[in-house]
Amino acid sequence: MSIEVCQYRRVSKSVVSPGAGARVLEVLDLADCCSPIRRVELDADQAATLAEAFKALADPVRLQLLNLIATSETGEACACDLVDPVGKSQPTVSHHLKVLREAGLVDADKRGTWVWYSVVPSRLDELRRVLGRG
Amino acid sequence: MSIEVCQYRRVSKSVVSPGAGARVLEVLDLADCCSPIRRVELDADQAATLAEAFKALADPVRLQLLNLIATSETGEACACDLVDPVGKSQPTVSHHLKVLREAGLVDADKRGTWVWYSVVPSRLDELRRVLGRG
DNA sequence: GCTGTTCATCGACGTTCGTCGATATCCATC
DNA sequence: GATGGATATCGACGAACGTCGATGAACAGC
Repeated sequence: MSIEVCQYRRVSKSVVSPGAGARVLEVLDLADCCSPIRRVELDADQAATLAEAFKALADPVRLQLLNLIATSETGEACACDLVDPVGKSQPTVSHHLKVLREAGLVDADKRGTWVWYSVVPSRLDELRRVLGRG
Repeated sequence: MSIEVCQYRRVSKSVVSPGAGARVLEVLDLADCCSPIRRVELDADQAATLAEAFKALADPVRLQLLNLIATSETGEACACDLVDPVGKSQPTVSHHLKVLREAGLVDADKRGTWVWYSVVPSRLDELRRVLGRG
């Protein structure tokens, strides 16, 4: 009996480079869901979707990337400035940034040659709410 | 320059069955740490420890277990009542409960033949704080 | 002490994941 | 349109993870 349970579904789109050659990524949609896990029943499907979201946070490199982007002066960071600080190869960093994008935790904006990443505060807030007491 | 960064270290102990045959588990200690990831710099070691914590949440079965325990009438649940709802074998459930214990997310209390699990609210609150704006 | 029950551990298997070198794609500039 | 730089994708490899059957350890009741 959980009146507030709703569907955790994949519907949102994350569009990188709105101009020509736009890439579209499916991201997890937790909007108007995110019932606090401590208060509302959770079925297997919802648990699977939520687990995917937390999986994006379950890697030290991704946490560092998220931190670097969030704590940057302007609120966004060029991908080119993210490779050295985490001490991984460029393909590895690119891979992790993609995971973060698919999880809806960051947005990517391509400007000319460079890609600028910014965090999506609402997504982090949603995950916080899931961990809350409701 | 982050004055509030502190050590994420392994020191806390989780004691199951305080009586004879007590088992001791090392758990991640995030106490007086947990600087908000969006505000304070994060080094590689801290990121690794935090990632371990989120890894515990990054599995659907563990999320269901956490949910079942947290939403139970009394705030605790017998392990024997957790196997059927998640649809996994008893060894698998036992494994996941151990992961949750090592992450400090649940406590285990052995009473006679049965083991009763309860959530550790403060641990979930700490993780919420890490995701917060500070 | 034997039996049945509950829970944890072990060993093995298949899958997923993080990583990197090589390569492809996109773009600005000359 | 050729060149060089920035980023994404591909393919492969090893490590970590989820799962389960079999087994072990702890305990209650007869």
